[in-house]
Amino acid sequence: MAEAMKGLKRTHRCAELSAANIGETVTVMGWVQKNRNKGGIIFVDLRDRSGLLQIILEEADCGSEHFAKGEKLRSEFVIAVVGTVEKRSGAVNENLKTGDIEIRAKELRILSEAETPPFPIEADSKTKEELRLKYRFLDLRRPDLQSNIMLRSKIATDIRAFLAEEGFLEIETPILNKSTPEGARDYLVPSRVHPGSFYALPQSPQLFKQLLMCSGYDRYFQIAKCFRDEDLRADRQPEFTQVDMEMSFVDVEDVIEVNERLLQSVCKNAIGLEIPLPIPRMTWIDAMNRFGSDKPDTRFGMELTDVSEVVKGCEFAVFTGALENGGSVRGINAKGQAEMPRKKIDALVEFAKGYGAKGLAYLSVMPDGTYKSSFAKFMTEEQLEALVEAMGGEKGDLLLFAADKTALVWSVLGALRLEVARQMEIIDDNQFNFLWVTEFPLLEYSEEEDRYVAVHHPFTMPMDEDLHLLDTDLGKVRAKAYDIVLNGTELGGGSVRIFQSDIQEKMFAILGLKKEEAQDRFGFLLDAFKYGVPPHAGLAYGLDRLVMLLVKAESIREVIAFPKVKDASCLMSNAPDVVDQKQLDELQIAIVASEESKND
RNA sequence: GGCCCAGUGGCUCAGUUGGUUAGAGCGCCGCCCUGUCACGGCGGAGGUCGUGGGUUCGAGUCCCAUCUGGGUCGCCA
Repeated sequence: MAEAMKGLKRTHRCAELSAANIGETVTVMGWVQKNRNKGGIIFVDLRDRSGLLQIILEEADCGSEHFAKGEKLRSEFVIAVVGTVEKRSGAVNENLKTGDIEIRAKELRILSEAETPPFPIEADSKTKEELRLKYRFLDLRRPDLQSNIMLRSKIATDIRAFLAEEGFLEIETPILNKSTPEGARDYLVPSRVHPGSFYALPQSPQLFKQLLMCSGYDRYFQIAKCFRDEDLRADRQPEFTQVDMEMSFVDVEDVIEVNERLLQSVCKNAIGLEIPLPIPRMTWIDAMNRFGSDKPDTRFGMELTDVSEVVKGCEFAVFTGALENGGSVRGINAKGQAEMPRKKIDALVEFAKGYGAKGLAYLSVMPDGTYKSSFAKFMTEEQLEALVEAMGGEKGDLLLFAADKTALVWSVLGALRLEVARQMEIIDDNQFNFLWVTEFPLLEYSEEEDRYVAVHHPFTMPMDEDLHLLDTDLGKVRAKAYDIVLNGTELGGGSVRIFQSDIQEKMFAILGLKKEEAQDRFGFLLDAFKYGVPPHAGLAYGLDRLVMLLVKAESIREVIAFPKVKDASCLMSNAPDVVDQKQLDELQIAIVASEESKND
């Protein structure tokens, strides 16, 4: 039978007590981690979010009634204990923060009994994620998850404090918006009052924060929930949290400057990490050429080398074919991996194919100086020598090459570089390498849409020196856009925004957006720009990713209290779910089976 | 939508070339125990081997399909 708390008030969390409290009478409440009944003496490990505390029950101290309750205690019972803090007369438990003290119970109340949980409530869970997520409320009791969630709260608090100090205003923007044509799929919300019309949940507060600049708020931030109806990944959830900000009367440098100090301050407070400023920068084109990625992991080398010139005259059709089609041949050097077994090399070839490569050429510089290669027979000795030299190949190295359209070569080698480094175990996970990637392309050509699409978004300002290219060479226009990268993960990104209507109109035209359409979708923003708009720029971080990386979690789910699984459903609540016909009728929505599901 | 990995008592796993009654550790239940803290001792319960087909004298094991979870490519302005 559950007892009432009546008359009791918790005085401390478990691990807030220490030897300094010896002699005090305290009241602690929490969950039973473990009950060790020795017969005439009972030890109870009591747990709350602060940690563990040992309770000792002896009939002489608490009387037969309370002692009898102590004998009934099972894991996860919720109890209240009144007792005195004592120095342990037994051995000190070095593994416990409170290992030198214990509470000698005078009174014990069982506030709630508990069934045996379906998996152990302990750190370093080995339990399948499926089960953990179904019982997320239990999973969240585990100390490592609690520590992640608490650190996340601390980081959010620190961000607010820092930005407030810097003169930023926290302003909320609507969750119910209208759908935007470009970008990710929207989550739609039907309107009851406007049958057939839909709100869209925000993919980001982009337009609203720009409006706030038009309205003179100068410096805005928000810890904003954002929604994207796209497939999930280890670092991607359909709803996620952005630290979103925007500033007026600034250019790239100003945004970077304040954000470097923000990151420095947050990381220092969160995990004691010192980030030396300034944070290194790299242009997008350098990042692609050197690392094959716009979010390079700079904790190790193995950079890409363009060997197009070196292999130009050779007989290897894969190389020359790629060059003739306007592509390139590039390679990476896996130091000391020359004797990688054929099986593992084949696995790397398969890995590369997963990224669209047709194959992977390799050349081992054997310890005796001879070459073992998949393409040696197509090259002269001199050509091979020149290639190895260009790659910085030494005895014992394994050289891996991809030849194709350059964008594909980048992506294949960028991924391969990471994979090989993981296999070689050369990535130091105690290192935190922040990096700004700047000068992103403004546009990229979409085969699927048969037009140019915005790399960032349609409000991104081209670089001043590239403005003239808007009329001549769209693929070459660079943007005032920047990403902040940590250890190969994109933490956030932003840009300077277009605030001149002529450039904005040109941009819409380039994106194939008719004037009426642009007016219909973004009219309120364009209107706002007519009435006096300050130059402005901003940035948004993925808060989930930042916390994930700082706690070295493998997945974003480890820092989100109630995450969703791969198909965007929630294993605990079973969302999404069907709704009553009555609700559908009210919204004038009918569910029509697709041809596909009819055929089932 | 494609590819890859996993699914065996409550949890984590083992299970040989297909061959008796599918095992272990932890947990759970009962009894005992006054200094335990990975407590200990004695005893006990608990399994449609994800699901459905198929091959076979015989399937946890082989084949096909399917479900669930994870990773990833596409996708993510």
